[in-house]
Amino acid sequence: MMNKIILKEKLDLELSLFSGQAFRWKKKLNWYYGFIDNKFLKLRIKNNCLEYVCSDDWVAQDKVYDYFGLGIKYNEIFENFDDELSTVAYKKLQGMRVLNQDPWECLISFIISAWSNVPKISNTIHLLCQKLGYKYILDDMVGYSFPSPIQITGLTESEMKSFGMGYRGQYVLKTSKIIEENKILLSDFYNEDYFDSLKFLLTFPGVGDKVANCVLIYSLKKYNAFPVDLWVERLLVEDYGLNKKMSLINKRKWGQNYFGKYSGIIQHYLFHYKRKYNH
DNA sequence: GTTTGACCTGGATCC
DNA sequence: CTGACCAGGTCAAAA
Repeated sequence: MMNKIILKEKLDLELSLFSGQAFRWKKKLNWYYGFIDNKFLKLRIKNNCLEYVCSDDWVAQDKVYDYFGLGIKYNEIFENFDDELSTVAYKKLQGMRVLNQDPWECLISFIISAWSNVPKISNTIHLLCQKLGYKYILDDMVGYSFPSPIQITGLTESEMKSFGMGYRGQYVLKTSKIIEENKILLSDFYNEDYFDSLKFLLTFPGVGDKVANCVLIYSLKKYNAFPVDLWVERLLVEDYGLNKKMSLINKRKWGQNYFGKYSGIIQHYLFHYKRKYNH
């Protein structure tokens, strides 16, 4: 059964799903296959509507709506912020949305992402899901749900290495154990402010300032989170005149202060623009 | 508070 | 074809 969501603002699935915030969407014949609410489905844009078809499990419309953050008006954010480069990036990448992913999957994914690259990250996550996840089939595509903390704690370090995690395997294992043993629900942090959430995330092994800020902006709706990776750092130094010597934390704080309440969303546009058009 | 180097690993680049 | 090198960070050590 086909579901439709009428779009009020432009949505570009290619840009939203393949701009380095999510790692396991697959495109086939104009459909994008992947997981929302950890259930397998496919999506496409047609006639100003977002259409989707679920596999075995039904995904409610508001979950899909929320995944793409469709309640946030990007027009207003960028119109109200007078900055040349941001305006250019916005026009060039219009329709790219900052996603609201599952926080648990997001946390593990970005721990794995440390000092790596997108194809490798995707592959590692895929192997992990294939090993432990629930198998879904839709058309001729197969999808595996993202494993729970207790499932991951059942793995050995050598199994982690066989997925290509390298030294990040022990971080993933330890973080899963902490979450499992303390019955932590990351979704509780929807109700906490940015600073408290950040402080808590930093207690997990393998989570530094960059990874924590990724989890906050790409899953926990902290729109002023501001991950400073290599690309954003270059951007701040080359295009905004920051001193290269400034610490990463201070660069992050500068960004949050300069770009404001929605600095995380603006950051994602600038980050992607820098990577794509302006190395 | 900063700076430095080790850390897994697959793939691109350059001899 | 081998080997150093790099890539969307984190952590621990530093007389």
